[in-house]
Amino acid sequence: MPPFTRSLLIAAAADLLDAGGRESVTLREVGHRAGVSHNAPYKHFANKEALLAGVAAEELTKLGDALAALRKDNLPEGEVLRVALREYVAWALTHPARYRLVFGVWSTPFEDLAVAAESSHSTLIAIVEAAQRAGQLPPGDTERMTALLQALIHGAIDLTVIGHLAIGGKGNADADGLVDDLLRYLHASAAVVSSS
Amino acid sequence: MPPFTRSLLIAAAADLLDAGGRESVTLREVGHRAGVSHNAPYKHFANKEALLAGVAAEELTKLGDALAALRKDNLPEGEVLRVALREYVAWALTHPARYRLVFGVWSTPFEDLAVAAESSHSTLIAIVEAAQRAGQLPPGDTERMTALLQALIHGAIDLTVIGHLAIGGKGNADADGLVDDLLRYLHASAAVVSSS
DNA sequence: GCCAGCGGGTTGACGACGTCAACCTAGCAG
DNA sequence: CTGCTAGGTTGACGTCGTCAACCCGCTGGC
Repeated sequence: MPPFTRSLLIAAAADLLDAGGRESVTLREVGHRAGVSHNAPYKHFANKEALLAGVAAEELTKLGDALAALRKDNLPEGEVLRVALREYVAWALTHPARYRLVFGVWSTPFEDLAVAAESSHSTLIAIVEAAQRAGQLPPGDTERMTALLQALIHGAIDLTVIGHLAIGGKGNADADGLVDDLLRYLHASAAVVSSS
Repeated sequence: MPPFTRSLLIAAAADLLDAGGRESVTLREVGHRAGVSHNAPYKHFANKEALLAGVAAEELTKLGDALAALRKDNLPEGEVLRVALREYVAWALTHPARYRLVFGVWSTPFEDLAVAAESSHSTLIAIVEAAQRAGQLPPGDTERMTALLQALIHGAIDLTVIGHLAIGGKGNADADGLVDDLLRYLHASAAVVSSS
């Protein structure tokens, strides 16, 4: 497809986001970078927040697709989860501002964003279920287990981005290390805890 | 102390934060609510972000004090951790906007905020260490264990605030439930995993 | 072949906001 | 008494999101 203005606007917004965080995304500069006037964005998005939601939806879709692709990579079943979580972490730490946008607060629901979230979420659930079957995780309510993992991952990433977790610090906890810790504990308890 | 303007400004900012999130805190309205002019805040804070950092520091200090007070409450040693985590969660869900401010991104370091963070963090470490001694948690690197718990808690709270975790939903995962799940898994593996 | 409608673009305006500069004044130090 | 300073004021400026009005080129029905 030719460079539709809409995609140019989203790309420009993502660039500004990477360069200076959410605060430095201005509709006028987005328009300018896309080669249009300061009001052109309103022909494609209802307002600034809707543009940002568009960026978030695109990012989330890319992430979901990457996770889904992993499942076809014929890895050993027990390893898919670990690789997926590491991929997730790596993506987030590469584009912290985009990550924080995706997991930001929206004043109204945005349909495309909800769709992308639902899709990537169900992919994650499938991966967790496979890990449970492979004995990497304790059995039991898969949704609940997924939520546990998501919370841990999100927390580790967010704290790292904020600077409360020193990533790559020598003896310090970094996001990847925490993922490993959690998986180790859960793997150990897989043998002990009944589905309760 | 009499109502120093500085505290009035912080209180007004916190109110606006609760009412409409970070976006709806404006220096002009903060000044107005504190009964001063739209430029008076600049006599107490370098800029808007510094005012917000002041709010965050105060909130974090209150949280740290509450956690520290818990330790004197002669609870059974193994229970302090669970109660502390629940208190933490309850505080966050009562004032989501303040919570998101505290764990937000700052463009420059703010000394009072760093001090408050350091203090509450060391309180948490002490609580975790006690839980390890009481056998509620696996032994091993206490700082790492603290980071694991913090990440889980932060993630659970944040996802709840965003709306990705249905709090109080019937069969659904809520923040308190996730805390219990994690503690159960860790407790189980306390007997199995060596300090590795 | 014409014309209405419309998707997508423009310019210009407006009010709110963060911030800066200049000024004012009460209280204290010497 | 004098002068400094902490804390407050007013007024201005540039930037931002948003709205309104206008405009142009395409397309589909007649």
